[in-house]
Amino acid sequence: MEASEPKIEDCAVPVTSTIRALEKEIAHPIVYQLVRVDGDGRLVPATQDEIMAVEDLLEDDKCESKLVPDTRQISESCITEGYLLERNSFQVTEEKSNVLVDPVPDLGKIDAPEKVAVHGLVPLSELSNVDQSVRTDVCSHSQDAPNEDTPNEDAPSTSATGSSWKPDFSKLEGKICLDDLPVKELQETFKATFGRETSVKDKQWLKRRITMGLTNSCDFSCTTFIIRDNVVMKKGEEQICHRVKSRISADTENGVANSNSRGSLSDHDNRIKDDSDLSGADVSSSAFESCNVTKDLNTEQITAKRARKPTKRYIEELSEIESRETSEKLALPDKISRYQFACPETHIRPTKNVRSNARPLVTRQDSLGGSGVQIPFVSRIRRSRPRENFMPLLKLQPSGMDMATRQVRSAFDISGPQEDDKRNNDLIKTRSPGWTQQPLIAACEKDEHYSGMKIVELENDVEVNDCSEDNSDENVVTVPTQKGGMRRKHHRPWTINEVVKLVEGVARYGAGRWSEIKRLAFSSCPYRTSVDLKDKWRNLLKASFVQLPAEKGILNSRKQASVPIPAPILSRVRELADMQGQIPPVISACKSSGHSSSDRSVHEARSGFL
DNA sequence: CTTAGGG
DNA sequence: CCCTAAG
Repeated sequence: MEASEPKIEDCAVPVTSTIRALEKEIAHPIVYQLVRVDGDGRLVPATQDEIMAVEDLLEDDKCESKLVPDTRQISESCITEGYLLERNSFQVTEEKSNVLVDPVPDLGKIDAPEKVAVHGLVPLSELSNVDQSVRTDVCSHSQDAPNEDTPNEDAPSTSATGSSWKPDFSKLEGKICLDDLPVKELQETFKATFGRETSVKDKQWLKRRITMGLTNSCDFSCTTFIIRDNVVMKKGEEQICHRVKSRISADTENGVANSNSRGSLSDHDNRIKDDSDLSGADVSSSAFESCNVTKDLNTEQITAKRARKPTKRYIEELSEIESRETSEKLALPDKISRYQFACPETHIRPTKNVRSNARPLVTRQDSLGGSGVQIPFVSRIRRSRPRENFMPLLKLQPSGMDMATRQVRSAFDISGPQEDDKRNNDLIKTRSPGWTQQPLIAACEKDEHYSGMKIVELENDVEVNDCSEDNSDENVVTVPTQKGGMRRKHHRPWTINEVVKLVEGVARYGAGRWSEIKRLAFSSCPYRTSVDLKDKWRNLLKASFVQLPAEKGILNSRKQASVPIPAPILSRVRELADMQGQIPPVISACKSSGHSSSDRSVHEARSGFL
């Protein structure tokens, strides 16, 4: 890090720039940063005065339009200065540039978060590395800027913004459960952490802020403390603490304790609500706040201290988390997600076929920074084949299962320790978002013929991400094999959606062009290899002809073990099979005789075999 | 690497 | 779903 004094030299130009447009373009969740471009071409944080000034300009206009002139002007200035200021959200690879993105986390007032003052020093050369990906790292703050050119907050309450403030960790003598602290204490801690007062009373906000501040603080990471689950504790203590917490929340779950005294229950609720509230331009969920919600502790911790260039794996993990979070938050049933928060490092890994949802907060020690930073542990999307030596890996992380299972157990009922493997299975199955069957497409329900079906359109463009329902890959079962040790088998039930896509794909590109179909229709489903598609098609084919005679009762027939494939789809499959001459000779001989499309199909089928 | 088919 | 043979 370069110690760069905020020396404002010549040609100071106030800069407003959009640093982040929230994904999904909620309202106008735009955060502006205020910087100046100084003489030798660096962006220097705006001074308090400048911020004030600009704030006046911004006064009561939330809309972007008024800002346009400013922005334009500024952009020009920047370019003139040899700078490029991305108007969109940007992510900077810190390793390459000693960029200090420091969007001052704590504006004292939640109400005016659009005017976050941010400062960053971004030389042009580095800005070319700016990653325009939707994800933004701007929200994670590297407070480890050695230059004490502290927060230029526009926070009104900012008083002690001296340039020589150092975090005061003297308060961190034992472990602190932020969850336990009353607002007042939190405010104190906040002050200790950021060096200024705050009047915010929102506990959630305070906790988040503090956690973030500490996590990203270089000074802090030099201590022997770590943060986990809103608990500041000594390294090494986290395990213990965690168990305790988990147990407690399990109890709460049982209704054994309505321990408001500990506040854990309400807190969990808050968190969950908080996390699932992404979409709402909620009162308290300012643009800034939301963005933090998105990243939450996970990513905040990641960005804590990154001295070295992140490995490929690191990056993969990061992105996976993010994608996972967006999809999971929407669907997670309360109970389950609560468990995850309660026992982050556990994997629920019941015996068979159950996808573990326990992901969001799984962390491990990161060796990258050398200082034991916690970064989330996620396994990456499987690229091709599963690794063969999978078991050893499992052995290394056995911690969770027991506890997790027990908790699920205790939470759902009082069943004895026997016979509940199956039980757990079912329970989780019913709650797991990935397994929830999507509502059938309306037209599919009644219509028997495909012509009436309004299957999700497979337009030429990219499919909507309807595979996003579940991204967890933890659906892993080990299967014994004679020749080797164990081999990994992951099973992923086909959703109706996928089936429909497959069918449509076949309709378009023809059966056999599996890789094409995979590319075009299943681009959003990294799992599902072309082989999978082929296999599935084979099954569909089989199913479609088997079920042909009894076409009516299928939809509502007894509980079909797995997702029953709606008859219309099967019809469609048959149709396609006809058209493509895929009718199995045997079947086509006996079964297709009486059906409308069979004449042609017979021809084609025949011709195919001649 | 993709496809096809068997296990 | 996995594996393998064949283009």
